[in-house]
Amino acid sequence: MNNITDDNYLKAIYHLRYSENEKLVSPTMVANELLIKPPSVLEKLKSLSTRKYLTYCKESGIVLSKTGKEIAINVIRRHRIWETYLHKHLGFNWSEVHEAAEDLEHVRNEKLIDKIYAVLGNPEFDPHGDPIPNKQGVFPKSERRLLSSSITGCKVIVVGVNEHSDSFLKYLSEINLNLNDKFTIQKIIEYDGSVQLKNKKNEIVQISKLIADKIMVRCEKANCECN
Amino acid sequence: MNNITDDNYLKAIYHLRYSENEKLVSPTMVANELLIKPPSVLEKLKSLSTRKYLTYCKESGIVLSKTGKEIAINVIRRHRIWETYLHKHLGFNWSEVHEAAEDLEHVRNEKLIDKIYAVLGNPEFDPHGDPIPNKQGVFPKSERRLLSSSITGCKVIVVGVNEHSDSFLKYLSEINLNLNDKFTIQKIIEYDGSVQLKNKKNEIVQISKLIADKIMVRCEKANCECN
DNA sequence: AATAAGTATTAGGTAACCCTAACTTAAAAT
DNA sequence: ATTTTAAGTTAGGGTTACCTAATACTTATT
Repeated sequence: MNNITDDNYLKAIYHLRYSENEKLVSPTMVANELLIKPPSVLEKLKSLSTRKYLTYCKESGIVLSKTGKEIAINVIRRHRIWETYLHKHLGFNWSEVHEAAEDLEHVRNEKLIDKIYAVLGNPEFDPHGDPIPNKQGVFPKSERRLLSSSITGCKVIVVGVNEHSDSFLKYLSEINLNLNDKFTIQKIIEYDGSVQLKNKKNEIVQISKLIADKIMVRCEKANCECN
Repeated sequence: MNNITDDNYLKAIYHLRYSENEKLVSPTMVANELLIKPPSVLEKLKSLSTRKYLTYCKESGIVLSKTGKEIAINVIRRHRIWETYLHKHLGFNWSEVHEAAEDLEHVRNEKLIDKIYAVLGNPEFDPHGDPIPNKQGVFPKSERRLLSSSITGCKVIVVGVNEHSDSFLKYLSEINLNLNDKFTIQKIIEYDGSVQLKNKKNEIVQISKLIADKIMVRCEKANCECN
């Protein structure tokens, strides 16, 4: 609970670098992520770099050190374990889970997180389909890719989302697209990149590219060309 | 999670006033409770009093307002609910529970606390035997009194402790005195106020007054003179 | 009553985090 | 090439939460 601010900076930097896949993470990007102003970030970077959690120069941007990465992964780990716990054991739904986890992730009691992780049976993915690193900080492997990179005929299973906003998650519920649902790709519309899916009841669902870019799937067909 | 410091001040003041039963709560007492120095307390008191959480003057000391009391009770409530949950649902023992709850009590997610409170079946007492206020902030009634105020022949049930330090709780475990255990008072030694108890296996346990002053019991005998 | 001891209070300082304003550079657009 | 726009940076400010040192009171103690 002590270094909530450090936690949040390192988490934001990790997120930009490894989830958003930015090659170069700049102070302004971190500022936007944390809803603060660049000078505040600059100042904090000095402190984090003297403590060897990262390095920063204009050319390479912000680069997390081994320790910095470990701390960030631990925060993410706690966050996702709590999300899973809230969902599976306390009846929270997909979209309610994030807010509470945002606080709980800062509780550093190791026995507590170990315990709920064990109670859950060491899960590999959280309710949003995001991978949960194990205690050693290793993320589970998976062949997840964007729904938008599908080809006609793929049989996909929804394994995650890349946006966690309320409105987005609610929209998915509305069109009846949920985690672990299976779909067959009916058609990819070249013109705008939107995707037609067929669900188990043979109903057709059409999804814009914007949405398809935020949904992670795994293809069930062996040796499918989509991979 | 926002006002952790406010929480801790209000909790400390509440604790001194209503658990330690101090008639007058002074800045120095609060400083000692929070392991900080008096000037820091003075400063914070100004802020808390302009926000109408308390009043302070030398004559009456620090007095919580209605709102101040409500906040404090809510912190205590969250703390004790978490302690109970950690104990009952996550296998933490008596002495491990406090530390984690110290952080968890600051998570203000109402749905979360309501949920675990419900899962526990709206318990009235935490694993240390301390009363848990209900959602309206009302504490359950109970006829708890100090073990040291027993008289020979009382049949008491251990319902709580007034100290929560590791060493104290460990000592209780060592002499095999646990929450909800039943004892008969064998003898009160006038000279030093120590107490001889007989447990269910007819074993005698002797306890110094110092310890007996920190153990809360309820007498099972109807109309016992001890009350 | 005088001294010692403890409490209350003020003054002034530090560190963490945040800000705006202004300046510098670099990148993009005309 | 020059202007505009955007990003990086420095300077300086505000707030919160802590501190020490010094002063002003009280309350015990002798």
